[in-house]
Amino acid sequence: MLEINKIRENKESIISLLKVRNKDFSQLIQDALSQDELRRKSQFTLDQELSEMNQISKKIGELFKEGKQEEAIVLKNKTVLLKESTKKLKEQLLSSEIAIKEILCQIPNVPNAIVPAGNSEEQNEVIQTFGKEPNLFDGAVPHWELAKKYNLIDFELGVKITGAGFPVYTGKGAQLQRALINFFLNEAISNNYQEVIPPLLVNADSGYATGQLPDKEGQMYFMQEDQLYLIPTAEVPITNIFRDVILNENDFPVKRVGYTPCFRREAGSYGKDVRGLNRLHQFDKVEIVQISHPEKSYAILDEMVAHVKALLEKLGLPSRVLKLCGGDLGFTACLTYDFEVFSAAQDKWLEVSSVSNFETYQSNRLKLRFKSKNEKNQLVHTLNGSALALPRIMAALLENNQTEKGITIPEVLVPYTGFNIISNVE
RNA sequence: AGAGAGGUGGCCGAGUGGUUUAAGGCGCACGCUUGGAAAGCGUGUUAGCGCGAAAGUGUUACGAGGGUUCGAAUCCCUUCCUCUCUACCA
Repeated sequence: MLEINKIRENKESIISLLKVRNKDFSQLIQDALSQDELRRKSQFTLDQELSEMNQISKKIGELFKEGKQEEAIVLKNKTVLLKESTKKLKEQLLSSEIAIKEILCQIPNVPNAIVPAGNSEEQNEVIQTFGKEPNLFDGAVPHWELAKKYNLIDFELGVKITGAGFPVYTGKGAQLQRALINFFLNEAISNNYQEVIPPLLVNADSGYATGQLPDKEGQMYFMQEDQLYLIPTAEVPITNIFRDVILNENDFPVKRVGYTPCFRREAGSYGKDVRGLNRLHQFDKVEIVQISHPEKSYAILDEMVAHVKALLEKLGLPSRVLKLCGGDLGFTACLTYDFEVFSAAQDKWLEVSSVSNFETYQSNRLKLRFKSKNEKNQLVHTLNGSALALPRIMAALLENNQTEKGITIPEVLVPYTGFNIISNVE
């Protein structure tokens, strides 16, 4: 959520930066500002009247003590009108506060000035490409066929147990999956991230604080009975560790990493892109989260991008980095870099990571601040990124590393898997 | 899940309707004292919002939300959480 004070101070530049999202938010912003004016007026009058009330009450107490009942009663009568008036003012104050919040929830984060214009993913800007595309032998097949051939993933079994989008990993498929998770966690730990294992269900407060609610309500699985949401990403519970927290300046940088399964309803996304591991309802992901001093957040974003890049390089996957354009930028982000790996057998790019700076958009809701030495407490910047999402990495690994003899395991993973090839020979 | 006891500042802890302007203690910061330190003494030490150029000042918050009252940490209702015992279980 944007800060109303900042909107008041930088109205014009906020409106113009938001234009890159291909939508005009000037009306909403104007509405928020008028509500804000109303709010401040109400509060000013209310505070004055409450102050008067407090004084009268104090006096009544004193009069009773001195036994001056009659004078006290006169004063009591005087409060009747005041009381009515404060009640109305309180309602007005509350309703403008609610109105402001409602409006602010509809306004996405202000894109960074370097976010390119564009209204679809085609206009995302490729900023670097690395890794070598493999030369596959004749007869190379997509990962869903490999999964079947080598008994790595059983999609039909998942359908029986749960439904589409809930695959069962078996044998070496399961072992490879676990190896990847451990590899990603260890790489993060060696970059000074602290590991956490958070809850997989969160309450509505947490959903609101990181911005999944109300924006993506329909995308999360919801448990009616206990009013809990299954997490769509570890970002939610990990970032919410810091809800209502005031950090000290020397706590920075805060770096957390967590592996969790992620659950997404993916309502409305059916068709060609959902084949195999490309889009699932349940998938594994290792997520990195940083909480940063406002002045350092863009340097930290670069650091996180470098971290993700190194993972893909170590796995030897042909990849590229995109800077998302305004039309593809998430609701809560200022700047996002996506990583895609090239899936040779499908001949397409698959998104495996998204690294974003949210500046104060989340911390405003989280009420996550830090004590700075001489100034007033101020909001921190939050950032997060996938490092990495498993299914498409698995897909790309299987497809790109297939040989006539079997699927070779990247060297860095061998200590984790305990085998260096998946073949049918055994 | 059933019964009971609780939830007060950074921490401990007093407070059952009116100087609570939240006692007292611990911790922390600064100052005095000292050759230096400790002790001692003094001062300060929550957050949000509003008004103000600033100094400052008003208001709100005692788990959360409602209610009673001129006035609520204190009384009433709802709800969340913690602890103890019982039950169940991994």
